[in-house]
Amino acid sequence: MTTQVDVARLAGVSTATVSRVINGQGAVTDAVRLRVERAVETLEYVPHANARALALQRSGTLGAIIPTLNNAIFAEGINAFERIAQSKGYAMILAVSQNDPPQHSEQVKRMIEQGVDGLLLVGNDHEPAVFERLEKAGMRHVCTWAFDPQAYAPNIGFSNAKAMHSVVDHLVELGHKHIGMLAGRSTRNDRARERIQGVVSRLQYHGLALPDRHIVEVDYSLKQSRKAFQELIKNHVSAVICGNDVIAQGALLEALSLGLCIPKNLSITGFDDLELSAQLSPSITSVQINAAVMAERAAAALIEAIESGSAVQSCELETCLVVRETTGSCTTH
Amino acid sequence: MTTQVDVARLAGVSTATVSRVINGQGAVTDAVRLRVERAVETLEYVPHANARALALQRSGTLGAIIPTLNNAIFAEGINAFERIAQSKGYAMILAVSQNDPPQHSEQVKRMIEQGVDGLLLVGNDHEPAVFERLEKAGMRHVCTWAFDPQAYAPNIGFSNAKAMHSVVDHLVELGHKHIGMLAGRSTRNDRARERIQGVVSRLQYHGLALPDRHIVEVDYSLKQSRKAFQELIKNHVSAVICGNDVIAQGALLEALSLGLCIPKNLSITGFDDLELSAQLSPSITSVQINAAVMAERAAAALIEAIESGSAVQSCELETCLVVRETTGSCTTH
DNA sequence: CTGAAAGCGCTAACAC
DNA sequence: GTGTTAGCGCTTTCAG
Repeated sequence: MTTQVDVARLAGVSTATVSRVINGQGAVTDAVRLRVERAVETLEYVPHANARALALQRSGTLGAIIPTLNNAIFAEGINAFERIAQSKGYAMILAVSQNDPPQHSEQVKRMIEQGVDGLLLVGNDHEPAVFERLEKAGMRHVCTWAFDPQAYAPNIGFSNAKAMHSVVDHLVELGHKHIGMLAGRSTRNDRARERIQGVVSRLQYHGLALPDRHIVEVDYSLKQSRKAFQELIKNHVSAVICGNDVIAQGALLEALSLGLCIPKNLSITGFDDLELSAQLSPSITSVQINAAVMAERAAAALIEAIESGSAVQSCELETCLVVRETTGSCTTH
Repeated sequence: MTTQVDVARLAGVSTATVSRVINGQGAVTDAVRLRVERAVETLEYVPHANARALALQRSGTLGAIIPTLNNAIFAEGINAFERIAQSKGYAMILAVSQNDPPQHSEQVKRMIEQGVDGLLLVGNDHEPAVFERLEKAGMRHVCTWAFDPQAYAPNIGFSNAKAMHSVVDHLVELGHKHIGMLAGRSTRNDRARERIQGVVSRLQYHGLALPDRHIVEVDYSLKQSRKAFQELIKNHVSAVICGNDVIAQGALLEALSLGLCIPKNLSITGFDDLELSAQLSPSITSVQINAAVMAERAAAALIEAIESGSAVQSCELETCLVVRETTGSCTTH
């Protein structure tokens, strides 16, 4: 392995000078700079980030812990997060928690070990140990995919409940009174819980109820969703609010294969606004969340905080209901 | 920040002993071990991975560079890769190249800087500089999503061409003679190129031709795919082979909205076998590649090579054509 | 403007 | 068994 001292030797300077040239810090004669640069070229010298991190007390890396990548919307977010990190000179360390709190907590510890300069988390619902560790290590972090002014940690995201309010308002306006929900699994998932809560409270606001048997929780899977849909519609609802687009897609496919006419017989809504939802026929009414923008903001905010030595700024993002063909006026009495 | 010396002081031992306890190396009296463990608890000591990497000359990280995460099949692969890495005690550094060779090459350099112990790449088609750098740094790596016995680097993946042979054979057996292809963009993408080549050569083998105007390249997008499909079918083909499942889904949706009866009027095939392909109606005939298994193997092979000090073993994986409802006998003349 | 030297936190010989 | 010590490769005062 070739190190700074090799470069220094070849260029006939000290390692301090090599360091100055490489980092563009401190004045160096043009002649010297050139000699060093040439030596770097010749030796194909590659600096050692770990050693650098040790000396600098900053690693130049950003961490991200997400529930899974097998969910297009998280993948999209991480893709954007990495892009910004990359462009600002940070490498990204990614961990997948599978929605498992102990594992998540362990991963936070590992991120601290790795010395990431900032950390992206999903949701606000984490073990206290997580925030204690982060606090103790003085590690900047941001919780995404949620926005709660009361949240313990900085939030860059949207209110899942509020987003559902717009869905409920839309359906109520169309005359729907008997509504069902195919929710995402809510255990250890505050986003899913908030979405359910948002639906319940907004229906209440409109004087309507969402009985427990009208709420069915389902995995992130087309197949599971289709099955759950069959169960749910036994309750004769006129509209089904889905916790995410994959569930909505499953519901729609099953409805069509059952011979239902959408939206005449039944309205369906999704959440995330995946590309497919706009392309299916009928196209699915869904809540657009703009995961890429959210993740970009999170990366930028983290980096801004790191480099300016300040705290991470929270930021509420707006969601937007995209009305398409799966929602229509209620036709059942 | 609390370090080993703090722990050592509190436990009344040397840092060497602390190190031994933490790493489970070298014999230590039970009493001492206990004292150290208690001190670690009390101080909430977190070891410093960068310092460890520097001393050990191993970072305990694995790197992965992929074209994008906005493609379910890569996301699935990375998800699996991270899972194995995690379970064997490695952190994952992920970079997204956007299929941009200069950026890719730069990212390889950064991975070397970070000192990852092993690196996953996608495809065999990389700038020579990439392999030179890897070689020079003595960094273990593996190219996935492809298998070529002649490949310069170790391969863990499948032959994209061979996979397409099975598709062609299937269609030819059904009597199709006029075939078209909606291929993925082939610039800087050897997998897409190989798939095209696989179709062309296998048709030739059957005495059939795939004229250039029957090959349309298209982005990874439902919308783009629908548009391209409209163009392609002006050529009156009886079957359309798609370079991936998203393209196939777009083609199918467009075909249906054009009033075509699938597979009576037209056969369509995909590649990747995403969950949706099995759920659409008609369900899509597709090539199953098992990205998760491939990525797991890659992670395991990398780690095995790192820890045993040996070279990475190549491994060819089989693909499997899943025949579903979008392919049927050719009915045109 | 440049070099010498100390030290970031950890591990691995080598003594004891 | 356990402590001492010498680095791992880099940056950064501090002299000159």
